[in-house]
Amino acid sequence: MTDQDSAQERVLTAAREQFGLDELRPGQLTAMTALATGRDTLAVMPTGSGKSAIYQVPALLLKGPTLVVSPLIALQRDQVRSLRHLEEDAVSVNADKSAGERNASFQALRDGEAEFLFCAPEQLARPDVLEELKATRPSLFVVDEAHCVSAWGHDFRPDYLRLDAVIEALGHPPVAALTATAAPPVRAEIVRRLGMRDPVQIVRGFDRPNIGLEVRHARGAKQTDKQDDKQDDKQDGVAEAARGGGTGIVYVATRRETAEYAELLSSLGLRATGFHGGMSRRDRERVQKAFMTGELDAVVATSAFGMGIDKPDVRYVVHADAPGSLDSYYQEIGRAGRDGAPARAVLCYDPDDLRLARFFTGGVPDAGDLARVLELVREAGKESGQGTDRRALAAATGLSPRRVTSLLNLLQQAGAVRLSTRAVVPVPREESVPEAAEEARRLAEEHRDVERSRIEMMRRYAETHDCRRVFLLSYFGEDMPGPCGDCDNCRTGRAGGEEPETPGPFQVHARVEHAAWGGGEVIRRDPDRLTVLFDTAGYRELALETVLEQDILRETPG
DNA sequence: CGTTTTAGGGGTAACCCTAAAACGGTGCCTTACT
Repeated sequence: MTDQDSAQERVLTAAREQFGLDELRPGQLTAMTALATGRDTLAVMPTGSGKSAIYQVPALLLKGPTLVVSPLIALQRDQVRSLRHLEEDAVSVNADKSAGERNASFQALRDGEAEFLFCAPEQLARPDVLEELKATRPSLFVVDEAHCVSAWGHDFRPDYLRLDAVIEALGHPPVAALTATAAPPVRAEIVRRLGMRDPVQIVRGFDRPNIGLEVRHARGAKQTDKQDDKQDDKQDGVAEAARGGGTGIVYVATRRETAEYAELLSSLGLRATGFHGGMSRRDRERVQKAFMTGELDAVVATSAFGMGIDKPDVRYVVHADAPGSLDSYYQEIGRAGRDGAPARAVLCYDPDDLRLARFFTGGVPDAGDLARVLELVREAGKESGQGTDRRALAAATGLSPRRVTSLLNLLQQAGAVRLSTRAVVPVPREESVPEAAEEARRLAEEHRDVERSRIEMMRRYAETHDCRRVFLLSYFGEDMPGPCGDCDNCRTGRAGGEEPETPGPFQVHARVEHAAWGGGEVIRRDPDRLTVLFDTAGYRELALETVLEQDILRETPG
């Protein structure tokens, strides 16, 4: 019997005896065994496929507590509760807890009385917390909802980008990164940012065949037009989907719209209410609970609503505004039909809506600001050898803390500074300040272009005449044997049945090399164009004719 | 970047115009005040 086999046996026994899992789903055993034998593991699996068990079973096999990084305190609370229900002791640490509670939690972990600790990445950035955790000698480091690393780390919740330093400081225990949705570039970023070593990657089951995909082209009346009683196609679209019956979620882009559409649905006699991040925690919890218990027919929400929402019988998800990427879109519609019964995903699409998404990607910072920050970091490094921190830099430059954070992230990427959880120290280099600042600015430009390319893919999805499911799955790197026959394009015959495969180079999955954009992979091949996912330049479309006539794209082996 | 809100000018009462400013999403946390 090999080590691998015996590890599998131990995993199966623990799953059965401790968690009552007589059977494991595909992928679960592979992921659990990988972790139990000390391998870093990235698992991309749909909600409801037993993602939590993936780390919980190996956690019991590895000596030492398990650290679970989770983005929301509400999620942490749910997880702690469900583990305690299984009679496993779990604790969580956050800013709302008293010093006494925190000490008791760390004590319990040290003494082996608690196996699991849940916290947000911000806690791990605190030097005192890190010291406490080192003393507990954790044996497993879990990043739940790992797509947050890529989606939130860059500026919104930068401590996600410092987790690699935390993992190192803890002696690099096996790392588990778990998420329900991650396209190939997001997976690559998670692996890179967390400093995962030769990770086992398990990706499965993106297709949700019971969710019917539809796009409704609809102009939204502008605020100023509404008083003139202009026709609002979007309102019709949302109303039509909501009247279809069952519980649903309506996604909108702004807080204001949550109230507007909630009012619209109420006027139709539906029990609907708004939800957004600006509401008090209490109100949010109230809405969430009412939704879960079926006291509401619909919640009209910004993207704040959804993580941790696992209601089986959501019958429709309507988007009154398109989100900024198919990654977000798929995550949001994935909340429909978890019971396996038919559900609808309706996108009310107005190309103008993507402008807001574009704004949210932010601009490219000024090279001067980057240079100023780097200058200060270098000076502080010379004087104290201790470096400086974000707060001091914000005070010295007059820039907002958030701005400073985003500048520092870029400078780090450019190799000019080193960021641990708190301290910022310069990396000794020959390069002048302006040169390094320029490099950082260039990286920001690259990042912005990638974000824009993701918005363009959202546009392409909405505007395609082909099978939407094929389009969506190819975005996530998955193949479908043919059109689904069930999306709006297939039903209306627009998708045109099976496309004969056009012969020639640059077939789907071919590795290619572009003169300006570097290496990439063909993810879609239409009769007239190629869609390529470039390693650093994001999603790009190239006219097939141009590609074949001019020598701008080369197929490479591998 | 585009839309919406606010401020200011004109000329003297109420309002209409224009220009400038503010706003648009996601949640940890901290800290000063009730």
